[in-house]
Amino acid sequence: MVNARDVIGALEHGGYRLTAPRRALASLVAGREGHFTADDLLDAARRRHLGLGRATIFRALDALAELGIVERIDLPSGEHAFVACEAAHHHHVVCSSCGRATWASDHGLERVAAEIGRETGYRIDTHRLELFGLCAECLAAKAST
Amino acid sequence: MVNARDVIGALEHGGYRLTAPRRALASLVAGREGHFTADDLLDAARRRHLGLGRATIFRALDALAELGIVERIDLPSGEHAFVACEAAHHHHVVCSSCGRATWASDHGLERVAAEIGRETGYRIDTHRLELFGLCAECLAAKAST
DNA sequence: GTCCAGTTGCGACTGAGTCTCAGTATCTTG
DNA sequence: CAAGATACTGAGACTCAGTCGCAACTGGAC
Repeated sequence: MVNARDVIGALEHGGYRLTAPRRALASLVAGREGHFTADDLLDAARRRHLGLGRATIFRALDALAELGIVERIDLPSGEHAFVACEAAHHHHVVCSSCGRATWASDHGLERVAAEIGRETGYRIDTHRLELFGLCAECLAAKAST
Repeated sequence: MVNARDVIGALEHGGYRLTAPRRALASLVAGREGHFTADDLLDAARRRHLGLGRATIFRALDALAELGIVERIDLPSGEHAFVACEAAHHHHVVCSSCGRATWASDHGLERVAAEIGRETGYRIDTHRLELFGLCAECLAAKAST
């Protein structure tokens, strides 16, 4: 989770203009616990009568992804979604029940990647690890039924 | 890489009917080194005048994914692609230059996943690791220029 | 206040993937 | 081997995410 001020600050710092639509989007993105699709934001914007166009949302999301405020993830269903996150390298853990996304630090994955590089002869440049499962709350909720 | 006979055998074993379009698709999928999109197959089918419909290809690909003969991967560009592979659990290493895909065994990733589960409180059910880089050949080709 | 590049919203467009439906082919059973 | 049940197929219409082009607008530097 991230707050709107940080998003706006990052945009400003990244050389982007601070426009009304971007401020609006910052507040929509900020505070989201889970992953969201571009369409989720579009709906939310419509519901709040912010008057944001589809293209604007996609463009702003691109900018945020560029800045590392937001990251694209691919759900197991094949959908494209985003999560708001801090810029440092990390991995996403997504709850398949409630959609909440958490991020986790590296835990030796670099070493695994390096080893796979050695095994296959590839020079590994980037990697993506996405984990799916149940978050503690959903786990508890499920256990208590 | 996988051969057509295996693909056909798996379909038969999985309770699918062995139809001409599926045989044709098996031979298209078999022998591919790299990843391919549904559209690649559609093109290839058209070029060989196999007369396969778009829907048929998607359906057959779903069936193959179900059987684990083929696996969906998400390219960094956001495209959806497939790779033919063996069914055992493994990870994909994709060459960002020539598109070739190789698979690598686990190398302790299970442990990393378990540790991340512990850190975040999630019960991790599945994970996806995708690695991108340059394969040995592209690396050599690049070095010799 | 003025100006201009960066930005916006609109609507048309594209391309991947799905759905429907009538016709066809496969496998099973006798 | 014939016949029937039904899984499968191709065509094309459709949907939906994401992009593009463009005229109008606006933030912020001066």
